Amino acid sequence: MPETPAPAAFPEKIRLNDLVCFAVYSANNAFNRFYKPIMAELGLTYPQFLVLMALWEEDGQGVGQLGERLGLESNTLTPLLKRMETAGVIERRRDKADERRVAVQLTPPGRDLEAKAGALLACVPQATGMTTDELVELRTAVERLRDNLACARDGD
Amino acid sequence: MPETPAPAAFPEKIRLNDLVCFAVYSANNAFNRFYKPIMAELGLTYPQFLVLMALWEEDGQGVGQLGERLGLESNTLTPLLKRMETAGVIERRRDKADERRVAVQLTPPGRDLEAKAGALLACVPQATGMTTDELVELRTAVERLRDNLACARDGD
DNA sequence: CACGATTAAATCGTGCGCGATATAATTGGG
DNA sequence: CCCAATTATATCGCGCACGATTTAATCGTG
Repeated sequence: MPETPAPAAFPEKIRLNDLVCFAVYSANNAFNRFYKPIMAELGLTYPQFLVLMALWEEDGQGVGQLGERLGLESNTLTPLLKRMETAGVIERRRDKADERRVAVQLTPPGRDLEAKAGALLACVPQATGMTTDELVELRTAVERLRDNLACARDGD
Repeated sequence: MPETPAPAAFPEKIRLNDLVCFAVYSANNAFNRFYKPIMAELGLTYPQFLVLMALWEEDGQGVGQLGERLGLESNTLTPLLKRMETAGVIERRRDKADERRVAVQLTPPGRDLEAKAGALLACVPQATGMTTDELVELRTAVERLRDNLACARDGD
């Protein structure tokens, strides 16, 4: 009589709570919900805020550079940037040297939001209930996960 | 002459890459992109797959229970479930005892997807480039972050 | 210089995710 | 028993996110 199949080798049914992807998915939703009222005070959405973050680091980036920075395509960014232009926080202008490119420039109101945002976001670390060290470690791990997934999807 | 202001005490400008929320946001997008072709083979979207996961654990859940499980509201779930019903993987039926409730039942095709999904998702841990222990640790930390954000948003 | 190939944005359609609201069924206090 | 309050879904509108395609400008090779 052969050995009974090792229970440990028998693949447990995978549950929702075992999936890293679900943890990330639901944490992202939780961040969105947490940020929504804060962003509303700035007259922004959360993705629009991320675009502004990128522009506060380097103004005048093209749509493609922003997409590279944020991991988004022009089909997402173009309408988003148009809404931000309507809201008066950025301006979009064609590059004179290369008319294919569109440079995104902060307006003075767009620049002024940086200080306000800094003040409003000061509460976030507290809300995470984690120490600074834990947050750095977590962020580093999530970035590694993200980058590995991205390059596994492309050519390894 | 006074000391030069301590550089360490001077609050560095916060950069996109310092934000945990951006790491989570971009990792979630990366998961979506990674899963998309896999889910396409199952005829599903990623959120639809998460609903099926919940139903494979417990069939016949109501819309509200599913929402609780996934962290979603009826305004997200109702149209999503209708698409899944059209796709033939679930059925929705009003509860006889309480006509307000809608129970979500797996169809045989919906049940059969569990095995296929298991096979197709076997490649995921490899793609993350992390060890099992690292993934467990990461998932636990992300869940803690998510839960803390959720309860900070409600009544602390 | 010409013209196909490449590059950069924009457009289109679909599916979430959610705030606000509506609809319908059940419950509970007088 | 009745009707206001509560509960469970559903509806509506908006803003992402993205695959597929289009438009327009630039580049490269002959």
